[in-house]
Amino acid sequence: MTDSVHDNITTAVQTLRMGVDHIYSEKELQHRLMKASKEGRQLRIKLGMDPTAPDLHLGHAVVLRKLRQFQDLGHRAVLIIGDFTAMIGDPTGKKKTRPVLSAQQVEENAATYFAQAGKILDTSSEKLEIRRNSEWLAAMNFADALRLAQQMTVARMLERDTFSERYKAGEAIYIHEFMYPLMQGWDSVMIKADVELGGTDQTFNNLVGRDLQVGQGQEPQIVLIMPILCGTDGVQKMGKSLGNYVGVAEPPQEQFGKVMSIPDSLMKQWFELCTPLPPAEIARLTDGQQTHPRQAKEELARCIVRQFYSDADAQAAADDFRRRFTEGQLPQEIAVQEIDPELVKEGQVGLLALIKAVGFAASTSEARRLVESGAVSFDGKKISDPRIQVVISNSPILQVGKRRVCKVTTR
RNA sequence: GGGCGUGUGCCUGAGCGGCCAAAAGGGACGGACUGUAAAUCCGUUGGCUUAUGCCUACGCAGGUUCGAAUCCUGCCGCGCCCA
Repeated sequence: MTDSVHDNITTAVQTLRMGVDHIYSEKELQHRLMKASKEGRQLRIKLGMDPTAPDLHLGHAVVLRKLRQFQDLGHRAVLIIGDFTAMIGDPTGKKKTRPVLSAQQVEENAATYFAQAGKILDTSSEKLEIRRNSEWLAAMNFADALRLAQQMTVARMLERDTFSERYKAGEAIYIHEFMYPLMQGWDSVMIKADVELGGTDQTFNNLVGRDLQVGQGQEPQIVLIMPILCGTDGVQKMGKSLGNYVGVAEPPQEQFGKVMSIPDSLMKQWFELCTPLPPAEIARLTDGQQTHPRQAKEELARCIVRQFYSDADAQAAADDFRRRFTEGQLPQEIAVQEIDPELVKEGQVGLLALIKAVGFAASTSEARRLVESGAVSFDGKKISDPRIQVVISNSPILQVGKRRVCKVTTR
């Protein structure tokens, strides 16, 4: 009997280890799993979320998928909304101070977050607990904060990459930024976390949580660090502000297309971190001898779309992609854009104004450049004269570049 | 609090008082070639309904000049050193 429990734990650890960058420590994880199993209790798996950036992308999904694995093994995800820290506003590394969020904004962002995270997580109440750190942080007074600060030294703080790099680079570091790891670590104490998940950039913060827990006589949380997913550019980490992300809530075609545009060199990592495929299968797909890279990438794109939508949606996205970019045809369904009738004079519209009106260019000048560089076709004909006037009848098709297409009508 | 330095377009980073809408690189976008890959090549990269034109821009506010991103004054931000 105990043998089978042991086997189960071993299997669990193997699953949980997949795709992970580092575990502090694996042995502790094994012990904790064992202990929980004996006591018949769920482990509490902590993950913090920043309510300033509610749009989730594949990078977030990496961590959420790992959290889901814990849930599937019977454990309880404890999501922490960092509403307290967000309301203070954090100038970290930014030129502009972050806008301070109102309580209402925080809640709206959190709602968006959960709507998207729900595509990945098990949202049943026994598997998911949601907490706001204002619950305990807002109640602390200055003396409490000082006691917390006593548990950390400046030297240790400066060990942290982001701080030491900024310090060397001569950038400003504000005192209150030193409080962030402490606040985050205190969250672990307050919710009695058994495990905390995070990306490599969170390593320091999460380890601080361990120290604080020990200081409070708790068993230190196990820290499970996931690699940072590289963005579609193949160079920088995936991030919204860098424009190199695939959004969880984006339409299937968008997701599919973006995945198809990643460098080949990135495929392996994405397979490992963004799909449930077993290692052997990934090896087969990423071996250029056995699988053509394009074929593999299509499989990758399907896998990813399927997770957020359905098999059928993934298939449709693949078909659409093939049709548009491999065969160079127009998509099956073309979005219809209505334009303001005010723009139409004597039945005609300036082409540049039209491009701007449907949102294919931010300004008339940009529209002009696009036309002059031969990127625009209207009603199936390429147009290179920016001064031209066009007639809107029978919903003509306007195309800018390879990706931007729409049918135009007047209201 | 004092001294020195610094602040340029999406980013990095040049910039002699006029030739600066501002070098160069990156990124981004468009085009060619492709597998919306990589590599390579070409073009574009402040706004304005058509422009040898106008407007807005070089931290902010003033000033000196026929003329300022470039000089002066004050303020603000950032850094370093001293206290």
